[in-house]
Amino acid sequence: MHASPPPSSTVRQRRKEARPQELLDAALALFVEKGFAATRSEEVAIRAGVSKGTLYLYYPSKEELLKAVIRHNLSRILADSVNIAEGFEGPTSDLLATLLRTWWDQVGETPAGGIHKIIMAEVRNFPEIAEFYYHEVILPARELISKTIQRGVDSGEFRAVSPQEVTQVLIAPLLFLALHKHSFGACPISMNAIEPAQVIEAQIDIVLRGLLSPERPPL
Amino acid sequence: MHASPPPSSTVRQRRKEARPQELLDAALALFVEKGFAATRSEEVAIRAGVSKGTLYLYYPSKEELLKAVIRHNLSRILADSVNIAEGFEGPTSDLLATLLRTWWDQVGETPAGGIHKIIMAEVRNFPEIAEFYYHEVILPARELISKTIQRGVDSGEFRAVSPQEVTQVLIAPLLFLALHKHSFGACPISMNAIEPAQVIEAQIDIVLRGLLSPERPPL
Amino acid sequence: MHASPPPSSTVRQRRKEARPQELLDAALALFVEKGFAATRSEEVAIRAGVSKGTLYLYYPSKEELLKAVIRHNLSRILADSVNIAEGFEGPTSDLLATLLRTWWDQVGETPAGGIHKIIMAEVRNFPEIAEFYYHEVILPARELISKTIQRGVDSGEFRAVSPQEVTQVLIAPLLFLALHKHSFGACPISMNAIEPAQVIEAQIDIVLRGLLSPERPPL
Amino acid sequence: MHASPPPSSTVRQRRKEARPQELLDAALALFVEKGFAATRSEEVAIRAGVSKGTLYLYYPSKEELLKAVIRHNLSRILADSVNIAEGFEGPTSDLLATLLRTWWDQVGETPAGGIHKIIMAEVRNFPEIAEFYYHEVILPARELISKTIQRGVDSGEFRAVSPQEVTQVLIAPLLFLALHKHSFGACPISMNAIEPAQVIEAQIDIVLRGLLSPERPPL
DNA sequence: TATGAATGAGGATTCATTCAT
DNA sequence: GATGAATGAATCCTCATTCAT
Repeated sequence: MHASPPPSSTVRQRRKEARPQELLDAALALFVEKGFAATRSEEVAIRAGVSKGTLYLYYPSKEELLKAVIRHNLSRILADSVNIAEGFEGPTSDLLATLLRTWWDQVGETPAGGIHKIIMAEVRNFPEIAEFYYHEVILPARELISKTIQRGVDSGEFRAVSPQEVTQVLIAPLLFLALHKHSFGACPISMNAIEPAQVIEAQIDIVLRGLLSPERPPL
Repeated sequence: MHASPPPSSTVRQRRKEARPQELLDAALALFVEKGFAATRSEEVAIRAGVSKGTLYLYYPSKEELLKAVIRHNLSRILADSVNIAEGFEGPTSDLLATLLRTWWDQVGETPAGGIHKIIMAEVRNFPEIAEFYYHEVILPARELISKTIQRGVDSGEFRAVSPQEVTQVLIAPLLFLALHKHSFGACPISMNAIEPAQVIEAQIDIVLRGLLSPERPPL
Repeated sequence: MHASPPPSSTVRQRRKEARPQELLDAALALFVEKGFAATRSEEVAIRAGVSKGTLYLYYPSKEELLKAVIRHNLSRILADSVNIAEGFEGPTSDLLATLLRTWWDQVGETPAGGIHKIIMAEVRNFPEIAEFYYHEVILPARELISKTIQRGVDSGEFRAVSPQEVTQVLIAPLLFLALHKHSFGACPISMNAIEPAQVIEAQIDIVLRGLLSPERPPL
Repeated sequence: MHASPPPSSTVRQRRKEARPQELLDAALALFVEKGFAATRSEEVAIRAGVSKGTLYLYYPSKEELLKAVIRHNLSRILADSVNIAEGFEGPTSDLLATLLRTWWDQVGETPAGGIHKIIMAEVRNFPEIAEFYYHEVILPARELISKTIQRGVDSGEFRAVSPQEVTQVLIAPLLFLALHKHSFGACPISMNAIEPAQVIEAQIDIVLRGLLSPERPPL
């Protein structure tokens, strides 16, 4: 009612700048948890600590919000992987093992890991997503892994396998773990959960072993 | 198989008996394609060739329809696998290879393969589904594979790996292929698609090789 | 499957002839219990022991069924009353008392007593009902009671009251009892129910006493 | 009545505060006119000058709206009556006459008089309503009248009648008038309508006369 | 006649989006 | 910018009515 002190723009300012991030995080969490169609936009707003109206100040529709969530989280997905690969020296098996472990730590374990669930569920409803996910993520990721495998083959460390298919064999269990974590893994009824770290180690152990050239001594 | 008694059933009758199956098939297809929440019940009806009202003659709500779809498709999912495993004689690697190939042919390639996409997307909204899917499908499937791996370990054919984790490594790529087939795989924008059969063969080749005891001669 | 004996038309016949009555009874009971709009026509059919389709063989719509129910039960409503009044000799108070008691026994206590609840609830939705109820029931009933009161006034037994208003005073509690019986009276939670017989006797006692000429000795 | 503080509330605000009342009034009118089941929720909204959606902002379902209507109108129903009775000095017949006339003016003549029609029509569908209406209205009302009659009996003004039954005889015509007003009374086809005021006076005249002790001089 | 499967208009309710404050 | 009251299109589901058998 009486004049309030000039709003110490800092707090408000800081919040304002953080808004998009907060909204994106809230949306990610809810879309992963309940699915895009089943998440109400007000829920997103509430979770981000703002009102319904404010959400629409930043994103013009729920659909645009979805795309922003995906676009925003896509960048994190490959994150360090490329860097790691570039400078790496040493056996290719070590590189692959590092890549897998890193991905799980940097992505699988973080909320961004849920993005795959959203995409898997919604690509068919939003074909444009397919396009940029394919170019921004699938292709670079496959290329990274394929090249790495090729490197192993070239150096004689691996058998002469087909990099394309092996790439799938290598990636699938990780993505699957991420999907599981956000579906069954998040269900209240604990069901002797998968222990991701152990599965990843088993995966590394077995697949890399399966790739090695027979004339080489086992790891 | 042999001549059945002259169908006393009228056309109307026959339709009535076929309805649940028709509705279930339509629902499966749409739920897989668009997701549960994003599918309108009328769409299901139309796709099954009936009217909105008829759908509700057979299933009291969209939610019950979803459960029926899952329940109905559950049976197919393990189907032959258990039989195959029981009578099998020969190297465990052959058995595992057969199981994987059979699963893909019997489930992955059929509409039932889409069930996994639905479940992954909806378990968190329908905890009861999580429960019975876990008990009816996940657990039996894991057990089947785990036991088979153990058999290989016991016979000395495989290294002394931990069956639980290896089971994941073995199953994940197949389920992932099924998920892919119904998400990216179904997108119009062809993106040098994964060739499931080849991935499966690569998976068999690499993982089984990675399981073999070192002292044994390679396959 | 084998030829059945020629349908002993009697049973079927009897049922067929009883149908309209059975349907009307079922409808009356349900309309009274749940209201017209809230009663499904299939419920009526089931309660009458026939199928939905059969109901429509007898009444072309739910609305017509309602009107038939009302029309059918209207006739019973005055029933014997007129006869009683015509031949009656003796004090007017006795005649009025008899009329009230008879109405309650013949109508109030029977399912037809519920008709008032239906009519009260539905006249405004079906104005035509108002018309024939007014002519078939209200008017004759009022006339019967009014004339009887007038008779008492004429004979010097009653004070010089206005028959119109006293008619209301006389009738209202009976109709109200009937309404109560089918609303609160039918609720599971027994709430120290009104005892109709006693209320009627109190009504007779008090109102007739209130009507008597002061110079006459009390009853 | 005197100047209220300058309303800091905006138009929007004021509307918001008025909404529940407006909705309740609209609902009361329509439920009384057409019945609960036959009233569409959109009609209520339109009558209150808002859209369908707005109704649901204030009441979560049509059923809850009904309950709110009843609950809200309950308070008015006994209103002054108890106060009148408490302070009253003078003959019991005067008190009873005042109570009846007041009830008609305060309730019977107002929209709240329609509540009885709704309840009569719907109690069997909403047993909870029966319960709280019974405890909040019926019981207190009966008690008030019964005690008053007892007072007359105790003072020797009335004969030794049973208060319970006489209460019914006293109340029924008033409630019946209220019911009539909202059913037949509201029908376009004028049918030499009941004149409530006159019926009430006749009722007072006759019933009170019927209650008086014979040894007392008539009114 | 009698049945009950099928229909689809109608009604309750939800929720993305707008907009006055 | 921020809010949250208001809107109404969209969707689930019901049920009066029809009609092939």
